Amino acid sequence: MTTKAPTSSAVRLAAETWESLFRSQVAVMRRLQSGQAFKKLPIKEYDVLFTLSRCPTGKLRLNEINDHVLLSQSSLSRLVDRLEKRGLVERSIAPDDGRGILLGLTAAGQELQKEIGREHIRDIAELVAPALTAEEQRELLRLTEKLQAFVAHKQPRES
Amino acid sequence: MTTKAPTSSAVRLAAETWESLFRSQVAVMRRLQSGQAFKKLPIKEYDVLFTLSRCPTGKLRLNEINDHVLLSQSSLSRLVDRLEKRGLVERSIAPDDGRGILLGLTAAGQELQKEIGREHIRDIAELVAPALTAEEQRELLRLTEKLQAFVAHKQPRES
DNA sequence: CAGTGATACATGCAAATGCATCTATCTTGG
DNA sequence: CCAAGATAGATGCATTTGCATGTATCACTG
Repeated sequence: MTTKAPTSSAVRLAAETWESLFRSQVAVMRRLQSGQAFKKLPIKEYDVLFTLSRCPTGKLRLNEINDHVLLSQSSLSRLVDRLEKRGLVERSIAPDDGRGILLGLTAAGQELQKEIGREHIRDIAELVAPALTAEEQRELLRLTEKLQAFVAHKQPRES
Repeated sequence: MTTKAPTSSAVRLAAETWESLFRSQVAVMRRLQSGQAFKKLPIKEYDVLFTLSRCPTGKLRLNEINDHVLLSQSSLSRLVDRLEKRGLVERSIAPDDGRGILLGLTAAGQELQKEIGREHIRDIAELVAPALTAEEQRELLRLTEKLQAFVAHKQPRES
């Protein structure tokens, strides 16, 4: 056994922290997704284009994308169908795994991502930058990265 | 004019901060909603019960609940339909405004909220407490509260 | 290297969601 | 007090989502 029994106050602190993180995300997301930029493309679909644009190789496996997004596997599959039908992404078979699908942006997809991205980043800055000092933002960035790293590496549950 | 032109690095910092906050929320939420507790009730529906349980008066207006949740007004209306059909909440007309609906938990709703809540808070603690020190959690709590407060009070956009 | 189970993605179908719109109530200006 | 506009919530309908399952490929075992 390596786990310690958590005290009641530790449990409460964790719960309050998560609650606040969650509500702040809801509040910010609500504003962002009502932005003018997302009349052209829903924010979830944009997020896939964005994720692809960040990737050095330009292509990602569907299951990798799925880790970044709060969608079921089947929903992502169909979301990609829509993007493909609009000519924004292309599917190709993963060279090292015949079951896998690599997704890449088309030229039109890159174009639209950049276009929406410019508006989106402006909205983000307008919302976040005046709310916290630069120092506070750096700390928030650090803490959320640390949290994310822990959650990503933790076993899904052994009970 | 009271707004300053943001520097490019300030914009980038804000964007990275938001990105990290968002992804960490996705990672944690993904784990939480796969928890055993949410076989009984989807997490979004639980969230409404939880929100009602936290309220001192025990009743909230639908539009107040809507601010806490990332759902359209119509989706919340139907989510409440489902909760009502299961006998977990009760609608009543707001005494001070004939258009408004007050929502309150039934006994069964309180019961189920507590039951799920017990499991849920354990999952949260298991995920968040070991990821960050108590000090870090307090700081994350403070920063997300500050962000949320700013976003809530900011005008929806004047451009 | 055949057989068994796991993994990656797609698809049928029922349920949930959002947009547009509707009704009812409230608020305000004359 | 009435008319015009605003606001709260409900509802029709098309789209999106998730669950269960299907198909194809991979990994492992003997």
